[in-house]
Amino acid sequence: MKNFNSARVYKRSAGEPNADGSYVLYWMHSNRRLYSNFALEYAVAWANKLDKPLVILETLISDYPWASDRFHQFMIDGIKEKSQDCSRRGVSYFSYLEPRAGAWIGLVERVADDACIVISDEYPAFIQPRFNRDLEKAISMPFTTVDSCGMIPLALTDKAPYAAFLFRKVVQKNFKESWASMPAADPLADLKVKSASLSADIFTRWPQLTAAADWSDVSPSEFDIDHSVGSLTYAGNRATGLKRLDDFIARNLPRYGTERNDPDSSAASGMSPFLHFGTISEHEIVQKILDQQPAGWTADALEYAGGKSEGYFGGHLYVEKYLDELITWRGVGFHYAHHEPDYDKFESLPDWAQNTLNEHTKDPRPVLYTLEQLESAQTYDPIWNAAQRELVRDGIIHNYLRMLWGKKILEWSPDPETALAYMIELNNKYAIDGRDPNSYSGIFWCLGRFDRPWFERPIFGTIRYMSSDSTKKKVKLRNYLEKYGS
DNA sequence: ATCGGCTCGCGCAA
DNA sequence: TGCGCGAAGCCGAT
Repeated sequence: MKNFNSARVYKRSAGEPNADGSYVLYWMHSNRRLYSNFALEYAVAWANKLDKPLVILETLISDYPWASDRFHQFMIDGIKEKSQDCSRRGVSYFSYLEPRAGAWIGLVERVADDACIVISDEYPAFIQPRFNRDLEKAISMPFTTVDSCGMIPLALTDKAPYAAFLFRKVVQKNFKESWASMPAADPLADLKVKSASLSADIFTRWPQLTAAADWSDVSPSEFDIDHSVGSLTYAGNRATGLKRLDDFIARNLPRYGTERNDPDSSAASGMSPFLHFGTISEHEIVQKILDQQPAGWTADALEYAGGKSEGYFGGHLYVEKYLDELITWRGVGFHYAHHEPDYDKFESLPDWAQNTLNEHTKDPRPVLYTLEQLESAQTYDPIWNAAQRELVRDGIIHNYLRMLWGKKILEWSPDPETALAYMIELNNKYAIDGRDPNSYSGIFWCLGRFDRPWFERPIFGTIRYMSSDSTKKKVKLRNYLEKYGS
């Protein structure tokens, strides 16, 4: 991995790999995929260089915040698929589904003890930064995390972007090189030594540790997690995600430029759940989307467009619109969280937004709802209730309505910090793509992040206002309301 | 249907 | 130091 992608590598401890180790360890905790994964590719390269086998260890703990059947099932689906894939290919993949809180403590450190070098996922949000910091402190051998989050390596910005249009300039200045430096589609194809075993004492101490060939089905009901948030109707694996991507491209991508904001049009890609768990990489999606450009299109012709959101990618407008969402808007959230540890705190909002919200905290609020009323979709507003029901039932809110959803919570809460707490709680509890840098972008945009001031009004101050009446006039909602109405 | 005003601050040109 | 400009808006005037 050289030049452009060297910015993806975070050497967390100095020193040479331990030549006496039995294997190279890749601990998979964020980008849960075996394909188009820079961290796995880096681990394979080390294994080959040291002439050692590779051990892949994927963990699913039982007490992460908002743990529920919904998220557990999605990750279990992926682990099952990877077990079968690795079993077929003879790759040494081990999964550990923690049976109860705390049972996993010491596992990764113990597996790392027998390794030459340890590699894991660089990821800027939720519990993963702590995972990496804790392991870094606990082990003495070389530990490296690799950023496979998106097209633009996190290290290519030097601070949290203030606005998307500023990050878009970074995208346009770096896309060509990123496009020329794509990850290997199938890094395991290059692995020389596949078969590795773990010391027997590890299986004795952590009996749930499972080699790929020994996989047997597991139900979320076996874990001490929230069973009130139900599993989704589709599987959280690559087969499902890739099928969904192909269907999106074949049926909806051409309408994406014009109809993406209409809930009735279902022109959205539906990729965010698979992006969130790393099941499918941003790179793979970019590749398939650019395959749709007109014959003769080439990245060689791309030129910096001053950060303008149209006119950079050329070809189809709908390709450009979709890639702006995927690369610029997804990326700005990742880069923001990477540079701003308080990405989930009210105090991270720009000064103008905090000031204007604070100036209006004493404004009369004609309608107030409790978290319980919001959660059970008991407001006077049928559009908002429908969005909330979509969130609870299907684990997602349509990309336009989720903004209205957040704006109304601000309007109906006693103060902006409570509104923020309600949004985070509801989104992270129910959204399959929640607890993600990009999901925090959506929530905080409702409070001014990446946005600019607008006409001043009660409660909102100069935060951009949105209303259900305008939404009704602007987008097509009839079928959506029918589907998610009470 | 379209348009201007509302309002702020970053980054860059000068 | 000045200036252009920006995710999805709103409202009222024309």
